[in-house]
Amino acid sequence: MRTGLPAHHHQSATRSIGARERIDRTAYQLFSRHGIRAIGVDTLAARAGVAKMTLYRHYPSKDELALAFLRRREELWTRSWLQRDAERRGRTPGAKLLAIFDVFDKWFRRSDFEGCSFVKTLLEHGERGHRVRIAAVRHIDTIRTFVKQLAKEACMRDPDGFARQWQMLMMGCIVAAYAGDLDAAKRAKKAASLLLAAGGRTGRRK
Amino acid sequence: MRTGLPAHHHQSATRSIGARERIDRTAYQLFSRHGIRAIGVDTLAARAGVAKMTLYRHYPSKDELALAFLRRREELWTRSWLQRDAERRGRTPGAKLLAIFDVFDKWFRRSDFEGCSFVKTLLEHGERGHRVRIAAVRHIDTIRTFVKQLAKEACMRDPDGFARQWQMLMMGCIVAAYAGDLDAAKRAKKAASLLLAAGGRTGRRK
DNA sequence: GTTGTGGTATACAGAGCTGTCTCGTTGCAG
DNA sequence: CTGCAACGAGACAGCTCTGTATACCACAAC
Repeated sequence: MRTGLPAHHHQSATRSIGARERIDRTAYQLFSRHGIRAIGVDTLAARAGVAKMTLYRHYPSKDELALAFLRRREELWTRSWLQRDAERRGRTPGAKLLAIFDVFDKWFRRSDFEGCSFVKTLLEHGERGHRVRIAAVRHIDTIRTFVKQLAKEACMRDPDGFARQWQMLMMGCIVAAYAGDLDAAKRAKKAASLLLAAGGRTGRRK
Repeated sequence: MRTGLPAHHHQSATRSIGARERIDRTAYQLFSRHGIRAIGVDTLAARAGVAKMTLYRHYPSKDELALAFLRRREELWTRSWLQRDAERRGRTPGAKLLAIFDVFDKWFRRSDFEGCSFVKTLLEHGERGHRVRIAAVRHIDTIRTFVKQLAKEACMRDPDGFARQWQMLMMGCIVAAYAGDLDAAKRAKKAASLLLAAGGRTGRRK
């Protein structure tokens, strides 16, 4: 039946890790590289070495899989990579903020540079109320929350406004890099340092 | 035959304006609103009140239609709207540059704000060598050329570097607005004014 | 062994996609 | 009037997409 005793649950969960992890990993690779719309479930299942039915047993729809992908992207890209590396590189909050663009600079030069999955997903799903679109916006908000926190630590006036400006530079330079400008991060960092130097004076002026 | 005398050519061109214009206008509406991938040729032909065969007689493939759309977008959006309005609003080159964000501010508040078709198309077509992607990049370059020209008139050092930074703010704030920040243009303008005030000093420093 | 469970393989439905083909109609030019 | 070019309507081919249904296999628990 569907009761699922805790013991059984644990066992079955342990057993199913193999297939599920392969699905998640493959979804991450393909979705981040080519976008969600561009990859069909057949392709994904084949590349994961998994039957399509197995995929649909773990995720009831492709949208659900897309949401799981975005969560994984936040885990691996936002937190474990961008946030971690930026905080490791900089000592002061201001230095950590600027270090974001150093991390980006290395990213843009990777041969497998794939752009920002959250922005890509946001633009891909145009319908206003779509769950995947909403999730993408939320993940973008998460990144800004991180920036805002550093802005607070740097004692900025209006950390929210500052974070929004900072994120515009982040997203703008990612798009510029995607359009071919390999030095986008360096240029953005220069512009960002102006923002940083202007401190709180930019924010609350009506 | 396929000879097509000049006289006939002119006449037939005149005659075909009706259908072709309806196709172009409808493609502009639907592609700019929903993206190219999201609109099928059946939908487009139906909405244009045109037979599908008529569409394929004017454009041999959907890609060709997409390229025509991007050209029209440059004509209507880049030149006749953004460029025109920005130059009308500002007197000095610097004021014209800043006016871009005033124009954006009004744009973001329109209920039918649709985002930047060039960026959307760029992210939609991931394949590196695709003609549509290349065209999108070229149209983005065109916008930057306009900014660069104003930067030159404003006697900036390194107008190219300045224009690239400026465009990052432009694209970044469009994405931010697309993600829901209605004040994105105002915030970007503040950041941009810092860039402008910093003048050439930002550019050529190695 | 029996039973349940996760996984595989495959076929399938129903829709949408691009692009083609045919035939009929309209309307203008010579 | 004749002929031709543009257009309309619709069927169709061939593919891909999401999602489902069915039958089979391997293995572990009892």
